[in-house]
Amino acid sequence: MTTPAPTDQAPASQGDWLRLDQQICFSLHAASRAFNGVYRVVLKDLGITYPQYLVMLALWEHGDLPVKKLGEHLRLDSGTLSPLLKRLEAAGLVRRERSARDERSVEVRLTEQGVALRERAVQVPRRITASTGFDIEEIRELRTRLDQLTSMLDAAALTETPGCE
Amino acid sequence: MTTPAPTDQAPASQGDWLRLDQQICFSLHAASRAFNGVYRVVLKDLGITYPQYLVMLALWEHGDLPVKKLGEHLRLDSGTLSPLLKRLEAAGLVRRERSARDERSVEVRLTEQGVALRERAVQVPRRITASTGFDIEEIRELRTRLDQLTSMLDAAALTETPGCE
DNA sequence: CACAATTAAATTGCGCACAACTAAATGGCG
DNA sequence: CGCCATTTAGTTGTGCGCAATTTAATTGTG
Repeated sequence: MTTPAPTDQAPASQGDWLRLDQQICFSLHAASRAFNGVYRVVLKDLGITYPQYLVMLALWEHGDLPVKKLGEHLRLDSGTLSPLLKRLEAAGLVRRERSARDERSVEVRLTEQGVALRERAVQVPRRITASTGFDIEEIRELRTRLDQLTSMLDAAALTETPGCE
Repeated sequence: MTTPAPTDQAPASQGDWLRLDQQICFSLHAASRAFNGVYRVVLKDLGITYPQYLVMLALWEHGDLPVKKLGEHLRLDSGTLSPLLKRLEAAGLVRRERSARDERSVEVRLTEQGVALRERAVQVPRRITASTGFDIEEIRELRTRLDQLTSMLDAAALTETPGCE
């Protein structure tokens, strides 16, 4: 009775909506995990995880950064970064040092090993890109779409926050 | 063409590659988390998480399912599903029953409460869709792209498995 | 100067994802 | 029939993501 049974090109019953929705949210969820899986394989050589790789990319690009700035680049908070950075430190790739100027702040610095790892990481993008089967242009387009989606969703999360309606 | 460097303008140094890579993988990572964040807000009313919502969608659409089938629909293994289903059971939304026919299998069944929750869930897709700011067609296109990406990555993960290169 | 508000990290707690392993039931094959 | 490989769930351990809280340093204000 409440069961869907779409009448031809019917005006989307409630059941249809739930099915459509599953496809949308599920697709992104699955894609993200699939991507993660390929990175896991490729990064195994380097001995780091995918989120750790993102941190290293940020450091290679911008140089030493305080945890705060790192979090802004990656959209991650200290709850996620603190333990992750400890693991990178244990692996000998970074050091964490309290800033002398502002004792609240912790500077994340690449060690020599961390800098050296970059040489072995340069092969990663090509392997990943090859895995997608997409060409540069397709990837660029998808990225643009996703960034657009992210900024929309971030904005929506603010207005949707409980108590703000 | 081992190196698909766009020689026409930017020579794409190794640094450029890493920067590009950061943008690509980061975009997907960020989009996935942003999506998750909006779902977290919207699903708070229903008292379930995003992955739990995916399980409920599968059950609403296909009816009772063994854990195995559920995992195939969602691409999740028992390591993820077992504790998740326990929480759904504790919330009174599903029951888990050993199949009489095959004692290895566990049937996941919707409770009355689980069925009833569907009525309150039908509003979710519209709220999510509104949050994206995309129209139906844009979403469909993005979904297609993501599904394509996922199947490519899944295939690649198999051939990239350690020991296969 | 004293004191409240703000800021930066870290910590705690919960849930998800996944690899690796265990336990139990089933099916096949000699 | 008896034994072994396979199948299905569950368990364990590690790491990520995030909300909420805590601690310490800094800033702002009277």
